[in-house]
Amino acid sequence: MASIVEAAAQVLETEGFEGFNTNAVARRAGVSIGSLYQYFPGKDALTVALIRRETARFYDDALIALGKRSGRAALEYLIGAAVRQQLQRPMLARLLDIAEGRPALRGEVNTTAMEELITTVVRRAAPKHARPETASGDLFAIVRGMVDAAGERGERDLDDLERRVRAAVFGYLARSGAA
Amino acid sequence: MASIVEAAAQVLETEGFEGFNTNAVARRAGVSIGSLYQYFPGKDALTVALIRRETARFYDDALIALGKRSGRAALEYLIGAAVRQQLQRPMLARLLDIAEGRPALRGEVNTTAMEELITTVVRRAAPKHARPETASGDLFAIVRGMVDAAGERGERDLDDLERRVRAAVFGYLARSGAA
Amino acid sequence: MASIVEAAAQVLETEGFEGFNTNAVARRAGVSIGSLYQYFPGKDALTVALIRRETARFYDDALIALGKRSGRAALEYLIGAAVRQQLQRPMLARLLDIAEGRPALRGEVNTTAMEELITTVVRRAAPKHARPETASGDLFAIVRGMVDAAGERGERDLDDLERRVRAAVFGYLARSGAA
Amino acid sequence: MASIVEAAAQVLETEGFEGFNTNAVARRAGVSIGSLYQYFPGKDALTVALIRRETARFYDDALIALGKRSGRAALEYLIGAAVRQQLQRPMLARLLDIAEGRPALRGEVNTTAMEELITTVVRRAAPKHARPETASGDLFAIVRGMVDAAGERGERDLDDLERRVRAAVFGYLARSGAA
DNA sequence: AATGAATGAGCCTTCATTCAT
DNA sequence: AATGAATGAAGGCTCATTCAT
Repeated sequence: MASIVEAAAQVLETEGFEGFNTNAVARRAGVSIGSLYQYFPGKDALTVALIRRETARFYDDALIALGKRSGRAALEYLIGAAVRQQLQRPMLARLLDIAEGRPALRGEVNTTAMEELITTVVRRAAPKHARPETASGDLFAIVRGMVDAAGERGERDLDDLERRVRAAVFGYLARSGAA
Repeated sequence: MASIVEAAAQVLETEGFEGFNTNAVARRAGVSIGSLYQYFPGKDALTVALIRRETARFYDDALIALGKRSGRAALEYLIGAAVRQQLQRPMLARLLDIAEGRPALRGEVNTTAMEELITTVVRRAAPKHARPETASGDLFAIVRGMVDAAGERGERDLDDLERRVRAAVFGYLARSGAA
Repeated sequence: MASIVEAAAQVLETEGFEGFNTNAVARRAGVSIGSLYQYFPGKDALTVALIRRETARFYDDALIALGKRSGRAALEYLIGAAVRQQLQRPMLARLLDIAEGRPALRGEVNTTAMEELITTVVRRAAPKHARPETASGDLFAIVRGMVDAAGERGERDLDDLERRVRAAVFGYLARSGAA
Repeated sequence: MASIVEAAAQVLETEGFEGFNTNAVARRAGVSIGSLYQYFPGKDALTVALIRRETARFYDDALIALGKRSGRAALEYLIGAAVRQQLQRPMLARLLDIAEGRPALRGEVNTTAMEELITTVVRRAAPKHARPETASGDLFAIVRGMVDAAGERGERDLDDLERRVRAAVFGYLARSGAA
């Protein structure tokens, strides 16, 4: 199961959506196409599993962030985690961001828990913000947008990117929704 | 030609990438598949034409922005244009942003003119910024990310969104690359 | 008309059957596809016209051969003509030989006059041959086979090839159908 | 696999190049189009397989010919084999001879082994011939030309045809390249 | 007569999915 | 449970031919 999901990740990463087909994934995983369908009822299910796997990693990091003493530290930790993760396998991350938006998958990938978690962090980092839910959505979009673009450009300097993302995030928080 | 491109836009908008095939586009345009191929050598060419059409509209706006007296006004105008345009046909805009990233099309869609234009605006709005090219790339990614996400969520309040985008943009500029 | 046929010859020669389509021929001829269809009711008619044009050239040579004093000289002249002509535009000749065999064209290209003429020459060159019709068919096949193969190989030495073809022709005549 | 190739042979035989398409072959073979593509990566590969199947049969005969005591007997055996085989399915043989010449397939069908084998036989049958390679090429063309033409004409008398081919072959050898 | 945009049947090929073994 | 051959709907594209101008 896990090896199939990882195979899916690798195929997506190396071949893009063009080459992302069930037969290729099965081959890469070293299992038969029949076995793949034993574990996943269809291609979309496989994609969802992959998305969930990546999301889970970030979710864990977000939980750690919650443990930070200050709100600011929590948000900074979260940004660092996002940057690091997204840039670790930039192609994969970007492609999954796209896949996540497909209407067929929208219902399958539950983002609410994630969003609430981020909202919590935002709330703690900017307690006086008038619309923390909106802000958390915006911040998520900002980070994702910046990091995907950086990945596309082939940037490798994590620290620099992280600094810029922080500038955007805290700049946004400072200027939006001032109580 | 133009009607085929518009048909392509509509198909992409309503059916997504799944249903975006040349036969569907031809049908929607009310022409035969043969005619479509008389004007566009292939599916990708059609996609590129659509991307260029949308890009051109924004490019025109960017030129207007350059005419603004203050740098800040220019940047604000640009943000407004981006928000308005992207939210006019949100699904289409989002899908084209994705399509633009496809390796096969990367070479076809010349983004450099666009980028330079934005960089010019950024330079004027933040003359003391240490890395205007990087900043313009980041800002483009921020705006695109925020607006795409808003479109996905179904937001309709342009003014509110524009305010938030401004917060992010100017917040980023204020905190990054301070001379 | 003639220019369209020549255009057909050139397209066939340079692009092969793959690229031999009516639009390409019209383009090469510098006329519209509509005009092409004004002169030729269809693609096959165009092909037939081309075959006939090439056959006619050889037919003229065959008539000259008939004027030769000795039968042997007549046959030798004919061989020379065949070799020369076939090797002048080898690709075209080979392709036309193939096209000629297509069932759809078999009825359109009247070979009987040609065959009778050759039979006459053979009869004069080998008066004692028991089956001149069969012989002329065989000889035609031999010459065509040898010259097409030579063309395919890229042979350019006309004299050498002609010598070898003579050897085959006269060798065949000497050993077959001895009265 | 073999049944698909045989289906290809039959389609080619009965419908000619016109009707020789992968769907027709699959239908005739009683398999789905998908299965056909599981065994052959493309239409050309199927054609090549068919050519190779037919070539192999002749190659086997050529090996037998090599075992003959006298050179003359070997050559005669080879001629007989060629005549018999080519006239067994004349249409198929002719069409494959044509297909073999298609530029796209030239590289795929290795003829050198075959040619060397024939050259060996020729060398043994006419040890004093000055240019055995040229001669074997010519003889191959002669035989193919004669037998294809006979097939086209609908000849069925194998013995007669074989006699005439022998006349051409040995006549050619006697008169060309005398040491 | 000439033009060439328009047509659409039909071809090659892919790939998600099934099912007998 | 695993296998992988088989399936066939569907999509990209070509090109002979037509017909309004």
